[in-house]
Amino acid sequence: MPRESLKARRERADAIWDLLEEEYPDAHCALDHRNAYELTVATILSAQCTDERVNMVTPELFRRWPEPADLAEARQEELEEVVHSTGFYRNKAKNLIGMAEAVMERHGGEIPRTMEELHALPGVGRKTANVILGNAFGIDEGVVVDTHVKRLAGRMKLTRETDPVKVERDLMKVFARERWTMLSHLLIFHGRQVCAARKPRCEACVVSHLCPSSRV
DNA sequence: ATCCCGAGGG
DNA sequence: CCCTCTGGAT
Repeated sequence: MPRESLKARRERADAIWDLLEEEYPDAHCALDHRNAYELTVATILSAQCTDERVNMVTPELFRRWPEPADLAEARQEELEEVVHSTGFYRNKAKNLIGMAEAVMERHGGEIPRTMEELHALPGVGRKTANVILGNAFGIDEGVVVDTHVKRLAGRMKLTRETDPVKVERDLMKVFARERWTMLSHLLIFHGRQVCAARKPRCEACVVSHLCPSSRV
């Protein structure tokens, strides 16, 4: 099977973009948040957990620890109880406190706005940093590659890679920068509603004719 | 048994 | 590259 050229892949990506944007005009970040601090907390909690579950625990978390200064002083055991249902609760509680401490010590209590500074915070990897930059600060620094984006990019053959960093590189090659943040939202919405992990509904998919994995 | 807006450590 | 951390939904 001949490898699709970059030009052909970009054109197919553009067509996919147009149809998904039309299908999900109000695709957005589904993690409830009012500011960069809240989004940072919510995104750290979102690892291997549904956003719906995260949104169940964050209201109490934000009520008890409204700002980085409060979270930096939190007792880990109390925080563990609040975030317990999101899974990985010991790591997440420890990282949240460590993140808040670092934000206080290194950034005067403000969530930083660069990939390098964000990535240096405990519990903040490239994916989480991209979420914060794109959704709290409006900076298209990269593409958020979560489990949905990875699965859909693979099925649509927009990449042959499985490592999230390499998947992101490939997506950055075929989509224009100003689309990077919204691209993740579109793929995540589509992944939830149509291109599900276990039972993809190809018959209901608006881009099935552009998808090499489609069975219809 | 598999999946969910992963990160850190070896 | 691999492994571990974890609960809840389906």
